[in-house]
Amino acid sequence: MKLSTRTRYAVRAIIELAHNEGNQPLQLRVIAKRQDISIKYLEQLIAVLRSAGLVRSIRGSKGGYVLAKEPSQIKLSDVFHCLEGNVNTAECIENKDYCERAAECAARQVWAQVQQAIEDVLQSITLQDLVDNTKNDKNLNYQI
Amino acid sequence: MKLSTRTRYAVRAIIELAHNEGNQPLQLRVIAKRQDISIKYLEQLIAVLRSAGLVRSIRGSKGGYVLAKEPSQIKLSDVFHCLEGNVNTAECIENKDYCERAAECAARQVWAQVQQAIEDVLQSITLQDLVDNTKNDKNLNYQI
DNA sequence: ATTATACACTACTTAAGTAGTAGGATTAAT
DNA sequence: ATTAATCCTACTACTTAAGTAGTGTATAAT
Repeated sequence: MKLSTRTRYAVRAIIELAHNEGNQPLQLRVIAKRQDISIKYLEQLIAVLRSAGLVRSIRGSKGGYVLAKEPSQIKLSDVFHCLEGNVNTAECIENKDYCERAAECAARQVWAQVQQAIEDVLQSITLQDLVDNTKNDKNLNYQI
Repeated sequence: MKLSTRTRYAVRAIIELAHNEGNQPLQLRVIAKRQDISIKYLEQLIAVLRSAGLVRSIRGSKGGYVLAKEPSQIKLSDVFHCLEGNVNTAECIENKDYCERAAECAARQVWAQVQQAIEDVLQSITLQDLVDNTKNDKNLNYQI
């Protein structure tokens, strides 16, 4: 029941972009250093965010990345979905034919509930929320 | 964010035992057949449940397994914990020193919330609940 | 005694997924 | 032209999951 490193890295990266909102594009080099993630790996992850329309790239010198929408319009579930696909605790939740016992399966109902609980949390949080939290908590000393 | 097959199998197995409550011990052979799990693999999983004190074994002919407590006293979180350890979405939740940014990390707060949501669901469901659900839904035609 | 069951341990295999690396092409500011 | 960035594709190493298989020992019902 672990979140993949992919997802965690990507979330940390997009949070950096949220913090940078309104400024010049932020380079991967900077994010990679701050978050201690290899640039090359980050490249791959951010490419996913890009094709999902969550971030926008500016190429060339002084280029980098910015959010494609306002932080308040990006939910964590969006980030999660483009990296891991749907939250899917078990095969039989999406595909009822996966198991012939699906209809009367007590276990399946549990997986569905767990899945929904995760979705609910992720949908309830926007990047703006996270930016606000950090500002309140630490008075902006986040970006050391 | 998938549940492991281990956990799902074990839950399905212990649900079988819950349904069998009050009757003679249920053999692995029977559970394996009903749930389409290899006996050998099931042996390994149920051994974990046994050493966690969730099920009790009766050896010898006509032996098998029964629940060690009443179905209403066994929460799904118990089953989950003995198979996967604590629900732990990210390393930094249990071990704050894992990352020096932990204190001010916005991402970490998210993982913690997700984790709590999962725990809440699993703690809220007992085996008795599942037995009741199935009985109501399908009028006991579960055990084909 | 025979049979059916749990119990214990070890070793092996196979497949899939995760995490990361590498090299080069493209684009834009200077 | 040079530099700093993204972009794209392929490759590799490692780990974990999910079994399978075997060989037995212990226990209890018949």
